Amino acid sequence: MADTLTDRSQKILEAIIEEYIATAQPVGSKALTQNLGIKLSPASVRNVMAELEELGYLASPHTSAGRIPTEKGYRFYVDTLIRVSDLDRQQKDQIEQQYGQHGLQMADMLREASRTLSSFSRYTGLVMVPRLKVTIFRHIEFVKLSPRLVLAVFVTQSGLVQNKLVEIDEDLTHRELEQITNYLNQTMAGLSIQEVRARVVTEMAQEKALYDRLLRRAFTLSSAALVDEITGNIIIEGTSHFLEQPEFSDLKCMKRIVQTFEQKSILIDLLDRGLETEGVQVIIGSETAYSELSDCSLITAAYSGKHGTLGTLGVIGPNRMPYSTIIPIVDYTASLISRLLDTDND
Amino acid sequence: MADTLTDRSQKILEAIIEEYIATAQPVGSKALTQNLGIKLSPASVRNVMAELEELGYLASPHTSAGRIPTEKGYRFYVDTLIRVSDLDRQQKDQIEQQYGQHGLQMADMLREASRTLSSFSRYTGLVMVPRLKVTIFRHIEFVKLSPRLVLAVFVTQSGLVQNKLVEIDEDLTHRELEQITNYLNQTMAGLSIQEVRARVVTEMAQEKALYDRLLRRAFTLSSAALVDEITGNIIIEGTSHFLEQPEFSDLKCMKRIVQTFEQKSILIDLLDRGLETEGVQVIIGSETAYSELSDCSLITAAYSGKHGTLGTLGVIGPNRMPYSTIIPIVDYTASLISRLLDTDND
DNA sequence: TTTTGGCACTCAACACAAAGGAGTGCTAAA
DNA sequence: TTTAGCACTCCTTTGTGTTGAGTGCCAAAA
Repeated sequence: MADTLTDRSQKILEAIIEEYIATAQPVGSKALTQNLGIKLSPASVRNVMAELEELGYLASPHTSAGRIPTEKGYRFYVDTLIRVSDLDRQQKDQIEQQYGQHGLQMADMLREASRTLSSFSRYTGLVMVPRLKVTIFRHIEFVKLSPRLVLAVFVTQSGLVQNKLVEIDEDLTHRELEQITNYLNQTMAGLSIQEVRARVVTEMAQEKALYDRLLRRAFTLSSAALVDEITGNIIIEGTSHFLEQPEFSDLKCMKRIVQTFEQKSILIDLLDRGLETEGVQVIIGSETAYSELSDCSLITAAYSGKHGTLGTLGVIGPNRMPYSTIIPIVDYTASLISRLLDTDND
Repeated sequence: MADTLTDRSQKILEAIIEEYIATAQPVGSKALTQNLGIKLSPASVRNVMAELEELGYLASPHTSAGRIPTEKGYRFYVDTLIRVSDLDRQQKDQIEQQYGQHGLQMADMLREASRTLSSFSRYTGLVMVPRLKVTIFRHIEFVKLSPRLVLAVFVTQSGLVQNKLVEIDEDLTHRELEQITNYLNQTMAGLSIQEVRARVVTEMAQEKALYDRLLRRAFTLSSAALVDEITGNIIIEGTSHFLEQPEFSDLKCMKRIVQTFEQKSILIDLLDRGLETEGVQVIIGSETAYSELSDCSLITAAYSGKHGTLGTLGVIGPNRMPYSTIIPIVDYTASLISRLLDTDND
């Protein structure tokens, strides 16, 4: 197939997409030749546009309107046409400042990241909270609240704190709890949670555990404390920016999207996809594989701590997003968070 | 003034308000006499309607439309006309079931409360997380994460867990931390956080503290751990229900409201108002004193633990809300939460 | 062979007018 | 005091041009 576009076609496609991103209006041949840098007659441009439509990069809402990009058009744009420049020093500083006043608590930092993503991109910010299983064990503490109730506090290497109330069927003294705490902290330090879980399972099966009441308790408690949230969690900020988008002025459609956000699970799935990927990932429209989001695009990037990838963050908006300005924002935020997680909490 | 409405006027006002709540359409005299239980001629009804408009209970969008309630109308309805019945057993059970599977962790419970309020009312659910200062001290624990970094974990009587990372400028051994922990838990148990803070301040001023290094540290740490969140916190669920309301089909107006939600501070202020009040409180339109919410109403109720009021929860929607069905939902949820907080975590 | 000017055509968007109808206020009769 | 009747208002709907941006195609120019 003739999917190898000529230089000229590419230039025109790029101009159309960028103009459409800026104005949200179908782009006509005249506008291209007059205001944008196309030095051809409208008629020639029309020929190219017809060709691009044929090939599936453009579509026309109706005969007498201009052209708008298709998903394939956006995809080609993002993959080959786009020119992404780094943020300049000033912008980076501005973003970085957002984290200045905040404490060291990881949860706050992630929330701030989502806010910052949203306010700098003017779309909706998404930050996935690290799954327990990818985090590194740092410390566990059991606090006895009542004879049958223990609060397990669990801190990961990257500074994430999780609490869990554990009901126990056998009273434990403070002394015993302390012993359990010490034992676990010594044996498990530096392991990933997955490893900790595995360790607990194998040790439980061993004879030693069968006869040592305290050890048995220790394992029961820790496995209860470390049950993974099945769902994962996500921080969404700036949903209201969706209401600014002319493409979502239809309330029905708008409502479906907001509901999808509230439900979270779909967004979690989409962010999960970015976990294995290096650098910034762009998911456009139906590539999400969710009909609810067929008019939305995501720009995501993974962030990591000392010991590898922790989660992903990004921005969601309409297909018609200024990719070239948002990609560096997402990119920089991810690396910033990674850096903060690296240097924090030593 | 003639603000003492006759029985007949009240009946008609009630019918108009309830019809308008149901249909979101201005109510005309004919509809009242035909379908609703008014046994008068349209002309008579019109006389009464004109009178009610004169008095400020009704308004007409334009001459040839029916009447819609004013804020004053809604206020009168809520104060004197409304018939609120209790939820029946089945509905109560349905609501209660939502909390069944969930653990005992307070934060989860409050989130579930917000969800339940939203889904049962079909509007937006609001739950205010208890302010630290109104909670009762139960337990504090300091976990040393690194030479200069201590994690303070703080549990309130009602089961709320709060973490805070505290940077210290002087290394403390585990032993010392334990002593501090023990000292604080013994001295402060059962006091409210306000009292704890006061205690810390006075003791710090006393001579004893000046010379006892550990004591001094204990107070520094605990006051660092217990600094109040200035803002308070709030759990909002079901914003998307707002998109269903015909009165907010204007995107501009819609966006202002959603932004107000995201910002949270205004909603926190509104929920705060319900703290001192017994039972269900209704705030209608401009009674909120915020122009952003001049078309919104809140139905709130306070919930409490063993030791008094903890916070408030409720529902926010358009002025045109089915108050009579939502009031019992909010009421029951508040009492349910109070009950759960009472029995939990002993 | 490629580019361009010219021209007929399409179709959403806008404006305007007319018809329809729901609802009101007022008056006079029951 | 209530109600039937009637003129009046004004939103809503429907229909009809009109406009204009933009297209596709063809033939002439480069």
